Amino acid sequence: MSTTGSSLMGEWRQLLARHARVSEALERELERHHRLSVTEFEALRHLAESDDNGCRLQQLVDDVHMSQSALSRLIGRLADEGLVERRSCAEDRRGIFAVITDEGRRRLAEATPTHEAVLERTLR
Amino acid sequence: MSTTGSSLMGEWRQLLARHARVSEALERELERHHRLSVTEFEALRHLAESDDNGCRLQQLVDDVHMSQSALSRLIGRLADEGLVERRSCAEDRRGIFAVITDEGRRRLAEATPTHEAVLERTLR
DNA sequence: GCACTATACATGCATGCGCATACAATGCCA
DNA sequence: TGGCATTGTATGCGCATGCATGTATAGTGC
Repeated sequence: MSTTGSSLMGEWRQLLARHARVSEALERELERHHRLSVTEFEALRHLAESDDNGCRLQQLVDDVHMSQSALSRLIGRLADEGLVERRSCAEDRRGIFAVITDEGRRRLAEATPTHEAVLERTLR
Repeated sequence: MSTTGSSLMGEWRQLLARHARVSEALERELERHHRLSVTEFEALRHLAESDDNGCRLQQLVDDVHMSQSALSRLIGRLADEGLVERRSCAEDRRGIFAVITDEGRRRLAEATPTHEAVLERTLR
């Protein structure tokens, strides 16, 4: 009785429920097995997909759904763990490239099957 | 190029993007115009829909997507603002009923058009 | 070259969250 | 009835977040 189905409200509730179900499971499993949060995983994946020069933080903000400050600290944490390197940009010295390291690729590769398994299990 | 579309991964990314788009807009507008967070609005709405005896916190946890501790504090904030009353339960004195107040119904009624307008604008 | 504005990232601060735990009330079983 | 696990809620704590702001660099008009 809580899902009207056709109304906007019902659709939004379904989206909320689905998002909560999947992201809670992802958070739990990724944290338990790989010590990664969902946002950390997402950032690593985007970095792995970008070319080898890495990615301007500016650009990552658009991909990962997160404030600029949150992203800055996220990259900081990943850098502290050695999963990412910060490289300052020669052409525009305000800019910072985040580049995934080999260790970062390794951790991402380890975590990806877990991620997929959770999606398989919870998304439908 | 970031949305594969058919894969689980693509579907999950779409869900993330949609959720972020809607909830960021909701958060902003509800906060700006009615000083309510999205979770506060959701809780009020659930309480308004439940019968007049209110709702056990325990039960609300299942409806709102939130930990028990977060809900306890959320109800605390709403109670501080006079939008909700805590009533202890006679049959089981561990239990707490949260009951929406008239003021709570008023605030909810004020905020609902904003909520609907944002859904209309961002959900599709 | 000099002021002024805009952009990119970092950081202080307040807040909400989840986890673990504390506490109170209940149920159960000997 | 007495002990013990269970359930419902509150709270201490650490952490990630967003907002506002700070700092450095870039661009632009004069």
